[in-house]
Amino acid sequence: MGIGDDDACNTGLVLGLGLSSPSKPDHNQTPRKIPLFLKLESTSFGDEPSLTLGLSAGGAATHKVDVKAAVGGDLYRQGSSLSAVYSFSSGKVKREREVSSEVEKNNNSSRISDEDEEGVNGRKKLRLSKKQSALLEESFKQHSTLSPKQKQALARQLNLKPRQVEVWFQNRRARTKLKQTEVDCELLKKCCETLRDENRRLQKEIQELKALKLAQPFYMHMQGATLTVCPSCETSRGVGDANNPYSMASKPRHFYNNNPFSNPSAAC
DNA sequence: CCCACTAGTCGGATTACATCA
DNA sequence: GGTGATGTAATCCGACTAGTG
Repeated sequence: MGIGDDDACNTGLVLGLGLSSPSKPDHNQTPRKIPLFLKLESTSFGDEPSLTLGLSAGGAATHKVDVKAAVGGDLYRQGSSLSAVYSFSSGKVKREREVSSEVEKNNNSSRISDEDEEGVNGRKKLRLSKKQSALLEESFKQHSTLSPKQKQALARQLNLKPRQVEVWFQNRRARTKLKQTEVDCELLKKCCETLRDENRRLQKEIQELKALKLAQPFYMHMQGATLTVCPSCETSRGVGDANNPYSMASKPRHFYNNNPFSNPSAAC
């Protein structure tokens, strides 16, 4: 049958997200694009859609995000909560660490003061000063990746180790990407909403057309009858939902037969 | 030119610490 | 003061690239 089928509602939509960094580093690093895909699934008409977020290559993992639930949604935590999926790698990683009973916190002044402290006992949480953070942010705005020279210079300027600068930039990039993903997710949810509305509207239109067909079997089956689009509908076509790229038609078009009994204006 | 090796860097996942409500 | 949530520095790991012999 075609238009009435449930298949019409079964919208599998796959949107690719080019998550490559907008400001590509200017140094020799070759851009590496992580093939991320977001799959928009709506199993049946009226169902809550779901977004599937995953890696298209390698197939390592896919995260299914319940659109309804995840909106206020904390994808970051969501990822964390899925840690079980990845935990195969973390088990072996876990190292026994001697928790030093060493007491005094070094109140930020520690910075990198003592080079040898690191690596001996458990890691110490460094807290960057506001000034340091601001400078790093400023630098990040200029380029999201650093060349070795820039890294060295920045580290000197901030009185940090180059490795710390490097780590900061890595984490910063990760956060940026995460935020972008969240924004994209929001966008897709809106898109999904629009499509669902459109789907509802089209379903309704189908029902109306079916009803119309039942009501007027004679005209529809007249021998030699040709279908013509009502002029008023024809002119309105494409006018409506200009800003909705998913809209198939702005309003239902009416057809009438070329016979003296049907009046286009009456049909509309 | 091709191959193997190494060093450097990255992203992703995760851990662990600090801070705040 | 204890606790859970959150932010973030640090770590681990695998992948990739460039350089070198």
